[in-house]
Amino acid sequence: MKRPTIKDIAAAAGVSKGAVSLALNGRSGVSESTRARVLDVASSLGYRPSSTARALSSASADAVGLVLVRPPRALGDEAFFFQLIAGMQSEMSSALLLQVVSSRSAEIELYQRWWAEHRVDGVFLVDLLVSDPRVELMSSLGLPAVVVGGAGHHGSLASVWADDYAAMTSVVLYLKSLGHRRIARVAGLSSLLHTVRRDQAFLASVVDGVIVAGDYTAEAGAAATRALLTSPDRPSAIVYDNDVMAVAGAEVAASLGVSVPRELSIVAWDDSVLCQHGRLTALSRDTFAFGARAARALVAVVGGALPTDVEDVLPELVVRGSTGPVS
Amino acid sequence: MKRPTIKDIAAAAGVSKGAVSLALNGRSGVSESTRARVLDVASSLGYRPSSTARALSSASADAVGLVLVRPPRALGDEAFFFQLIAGMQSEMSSALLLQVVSSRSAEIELYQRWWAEHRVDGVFLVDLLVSDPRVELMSSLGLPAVVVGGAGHHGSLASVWADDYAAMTSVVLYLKSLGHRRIARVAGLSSLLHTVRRDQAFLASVVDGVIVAGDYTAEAGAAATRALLTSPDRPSAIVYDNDVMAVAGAEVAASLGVSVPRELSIVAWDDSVLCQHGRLTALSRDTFAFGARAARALVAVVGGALPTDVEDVLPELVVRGSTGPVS
DNA sequence: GACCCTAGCTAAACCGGTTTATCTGCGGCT
DNA sequence: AGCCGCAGATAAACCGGTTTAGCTAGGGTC
Repeated sequence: MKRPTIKDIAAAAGVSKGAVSLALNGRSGVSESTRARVLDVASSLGYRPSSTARALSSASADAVGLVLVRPPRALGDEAFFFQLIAGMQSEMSSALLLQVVSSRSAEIELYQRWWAEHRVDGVFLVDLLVSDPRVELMSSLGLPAVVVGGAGHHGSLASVWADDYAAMTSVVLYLKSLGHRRIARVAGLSSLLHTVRRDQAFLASVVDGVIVAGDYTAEAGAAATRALLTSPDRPSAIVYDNDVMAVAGAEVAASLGVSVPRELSIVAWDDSVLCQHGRLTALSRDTFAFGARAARALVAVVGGALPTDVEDVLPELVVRGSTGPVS
Repeated sequence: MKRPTIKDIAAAAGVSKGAVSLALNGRSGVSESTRARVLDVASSLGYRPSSTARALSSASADAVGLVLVRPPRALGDEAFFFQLIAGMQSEMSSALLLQVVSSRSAEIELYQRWWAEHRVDGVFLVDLLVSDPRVELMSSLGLPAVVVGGAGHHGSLASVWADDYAAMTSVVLYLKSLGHRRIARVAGLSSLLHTVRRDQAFLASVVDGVIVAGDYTAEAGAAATRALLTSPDRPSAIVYDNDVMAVAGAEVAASLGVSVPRELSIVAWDDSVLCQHGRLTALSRDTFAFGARAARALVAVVGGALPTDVEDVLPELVVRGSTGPVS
């Protein structure tokens, strides 16, 4: 029942523990004949190295970490992260250590702990803040990390990102080409870096714009929409920072008797089944592939490669029934 | 930068490593005064035990495992699992080791490995098969495990489940009370235990029923619906095994000119935002709470408690616009 | 033939904990 | 005084690997 250890192999092959370690890891110091014999014995015994023991003596932990800061209950609605995780997994042979915490400080504490204990070889950093302390932390710890979704370059870390600025610009240009002047944006959390980027791009390209803060929930989307549609100079188009808020907004419009897309055009950021069934025009990106790309980047830096910045393909605008020419 | 180890504490407190270990773990063998001094030094040094080292000497690994067998790409659409994981996390202080694999054999291999390496203290078992080899495996390994969502009792394992049989019966009775006689069921994977249970309950309570196999994808839902609606004796109601298939079915009905709910009633199993916006009557359960309950059960058996079977609250039928009296 | 190098291997230390066996005083009992 | 028992602590072994220092034998060089 017990798994064979390196000691068992050493005994069976008639060599020392050290020699077995060298042989198994393809390092020099043992003859080819000995190596072959050791490998033979190891496979016939069904040997699997213990990553726990290995991690203890400062080698690979065979796992990477991801910490999500979020009220746990809110997590389930964010299909984005699940897609992302699924994509990550597709490119990793190691396991993912996942933990959901409720505060930023707990997150930092956890990263430090995982690193101190060699529980992970590297980590993903998501939800990048405008001036994020984690970037500095990773550098000082020397913990390999990949910034996921934070546009631009971050200290000495690798980064995988989509160009939110260009994407937002393209959305606004599209709406302008339909004749829209007064355009509103229902934004996400203002503490997040990509929110700021989208804000900047929005303000830079729009003629007559207004930004309302939101927090990705249906309630926020509904409230913002209600406020916008009942205001004296109501916009002819609204761009939402995620699918949930957009769908909620569409419902509010319907309940107020505002016809979409005749009186109001709606664009959602992340595409999803929700947008598909709601026939909402959405900015679609392949989150699964994005996660896979992030995983590849992390595997690379864990392997000692120099950190690089990878720009993901530009999100693509999928036009459905929720956008049209201004009436 | 390096975390203090037990050795550092021993030196600072002027005692031996062993004494520190005893003191920190609240075990007898040290005097109260020494214990107090050790705890004092430990906290002032910001000591955190290394779970890696601890796991090596056959104690807690401070993590539990979950393996999902699935084509990675399909994972992102299953909000169910993300809700479940979120719920689990809410009740666990330890981390979750998550890995997605593509075959049952890889899953079993992984469970064995994790156990052999002390990487996890226990595991969740989801997607229980009709006769599942994992149940036997866990018993023989002595690996604490909780069966999640597999109705009934399983060997020596703890189990957390919802009564699918009763739930299906209630759905059928509801439809019958509306006058429906010929009712169809678009089922999930027939290899899964809960699919069989639902099949049984469906057949036992229905007057004139038909079951079509599906696999939870929109495509399968659409195809099954198309077949049913174009058949000579088409049903007046369809019960789908998940939300994705139900929504796809509703679209097919619309495209065929079949009016919902006048000519066709639709019920979805798991409720979701998708059902809410599609105004589909759905069998709603609190997946988050379900995950939390599963986590509590696992924490208990890991802690040495006797495995128990916990029955979750019965899913509740949320009636929306997709069901009505037979015309 | 003396000397040096190096390939190939072993023994031992180490990672950071837990656990067991052993040692040291001290108090109580006869 | 002599003996036992026990609390309190320590040293050392152990978990399963990696890594380093050290040993040995064989070949090449002068």
